[in-house]
Amino acid sequence: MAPEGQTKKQFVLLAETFQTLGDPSRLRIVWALSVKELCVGEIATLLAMSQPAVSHHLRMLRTLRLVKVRRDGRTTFYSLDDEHIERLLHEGAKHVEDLLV
Amino acid sequence: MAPEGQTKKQFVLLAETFQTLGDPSRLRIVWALSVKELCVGEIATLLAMSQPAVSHHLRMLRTLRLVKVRRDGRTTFYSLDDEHIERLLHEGAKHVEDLLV
DNA sequence: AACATAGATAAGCACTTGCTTATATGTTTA
DNA sequence: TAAACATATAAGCAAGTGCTTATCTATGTT
Repeated sequence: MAPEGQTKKQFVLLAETFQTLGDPSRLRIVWALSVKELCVGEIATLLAMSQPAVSHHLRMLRTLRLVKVRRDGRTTFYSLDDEHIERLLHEGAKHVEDLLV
Repeated sequence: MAPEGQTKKQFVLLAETFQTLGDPSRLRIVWALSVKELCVGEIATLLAMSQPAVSHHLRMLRTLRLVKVRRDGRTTFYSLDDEHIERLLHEGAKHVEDLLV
């Protein structure tokens, strides 16, 4: 877990993970999913984004396993993949809180 | 701290924070600084990057207060700004570890 | 089977980003 | 004060990114 212990592959994945969370649209999606599971259409409506844009972002989030999928008929539900993601958000939020004090 | 409690400004800052950590070069710099305080030249040598590139990235890291500065004569030392940054890295690293299992 | 619905993918464009080269600022030493 | 050293900044370019419009796939309904 120490920096020295990171393999190159882990390192690249970590950068990609942060990069993926670093886009405002994707962060809003992840935020929304941290509240509850949502389907594509709900996300698009809720965040006032086009459906293709949402799908596009969800694909990236899926690729890095930040979100997971559950299919029910022709509806596809998304939720956060694991508890690390939520902790990552909150750890980041704490840092940002400090910035504004 | 819940998503609903985030102001717009906090939200934007959070996205910028992740985005800043999402660049491989900057992540390498932050990684290195999580081991120990380093000056600009040391970082450039250690990571085989040009001095202007390192300065450029450090400026961004400074802007988001991910790193802090200490000047000693004509040498400028950088280190992680607070303990949140280190936790953010480690939380991310844990997620990535899970990806590779 | 034909149609409707939910979502995924593709192509193309406007915009952003990170790097390099060149130069400027600021601090120490001769 | 002039020269040397450490770092910061600026301009410009190549590459990457996110959005839109258009289309495709898959599941469900009649």
